Amino acid sequence: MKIIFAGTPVFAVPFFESLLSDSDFEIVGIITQPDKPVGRKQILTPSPVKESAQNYNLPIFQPENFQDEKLINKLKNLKPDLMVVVAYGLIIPQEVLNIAKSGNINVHPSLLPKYRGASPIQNAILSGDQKTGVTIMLMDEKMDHGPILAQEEIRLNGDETGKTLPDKLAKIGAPLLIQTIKNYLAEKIQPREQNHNEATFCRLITKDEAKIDWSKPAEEIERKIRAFYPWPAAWTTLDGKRLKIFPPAVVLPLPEGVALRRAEASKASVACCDHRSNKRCPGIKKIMPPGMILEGVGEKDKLLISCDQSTLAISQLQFEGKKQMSTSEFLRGQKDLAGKILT
RNA sequence: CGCGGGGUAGAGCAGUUGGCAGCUCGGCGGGCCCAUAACCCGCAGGUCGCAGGUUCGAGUCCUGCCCCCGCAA
Repeated sequence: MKIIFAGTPVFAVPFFESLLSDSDFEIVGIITQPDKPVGRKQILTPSPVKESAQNYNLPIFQPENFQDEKLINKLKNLKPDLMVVVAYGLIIPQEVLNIAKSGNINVHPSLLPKYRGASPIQNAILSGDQKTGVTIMLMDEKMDHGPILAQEEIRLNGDETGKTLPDKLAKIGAPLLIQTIKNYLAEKIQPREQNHNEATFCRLITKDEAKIDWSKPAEEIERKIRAFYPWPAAWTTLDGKRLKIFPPAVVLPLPEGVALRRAEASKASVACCDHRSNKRCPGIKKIMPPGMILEGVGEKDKLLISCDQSTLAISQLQFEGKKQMSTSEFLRGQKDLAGKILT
């Protein structure tokens, strides 16, 4: 069974390596995105799939597009039986999909028809879904639209991040892919058309949408912090400088006697509680705008930020120009944070 | 040479017109207390990123280099 594997990011690597290590399959070619400039120095960096594939001396193709006749002929000459596509990231035209005799199989990290498109994993977290999963499907001319061969669910605990969830999904997805291919080729599986009426779509993540709106409920912000970790990372600004917020963050109720004002308050006062001497403070009415830093309330070593009807306790962050650090470290070097507003 | 911030005690930071290297936390020792992460007293801990220059004198000014980080991609 000759296979062409198309994939790009870390998520695709376990699928590639599982296929490679199964003696029923022979990978005859890799298609992955071109090396991209990365980091401050814009160093050309190969995709994770390419990096893995280089260890096995396989032919690697990194086309900018598929307009190239020579490329298509080369792929044809590999005489693949099957093409497997996992998070390749570019649209593959029908002409290329016609090359493999037994068709093209795609792995998509969501329970299709939900979350077709570019950021299914992040969107499952953002929406606070109870479950998500992986789908193995046949490819057709539309994106994530083809008939389903197999699907496996996983339950979400509410602590998954944009880093851990792909790992989990790849871990169950890779064996599922292998088994599904075998069953499909043995004609043990009947492809099942998706219910297209229930389809939802998601776009590529941008840095803009990772910005935190503190007037939103803390639950929503907490999900954002997890979904966008490690990239692009949920962020806000403090004194005009960028502040990235990392998980874990914890939703806490508003301190007693504290009310939230939605509009920006000019004279917001801070709830008082001298926790150093463990004195309880009386339930004084305080009014604060969203995004205000509360100090001396509740959790030690955490930054409490007022959100809509609740607060968010932040424990890991990174200030512009600084390294990532815990809130307790951050607090040591920052003076008079209480009362400042994150925007 | 894309733009910008930074490197000072174990950690996070301050350090003014160049003039005894500091703060908070942590560590160690002691005290208070029914008790404590709270409070009090004390101690240790520094090649101020590296190299050179200016100066009576450089963490601070000048030159070169190394490293970390934000933006951008």
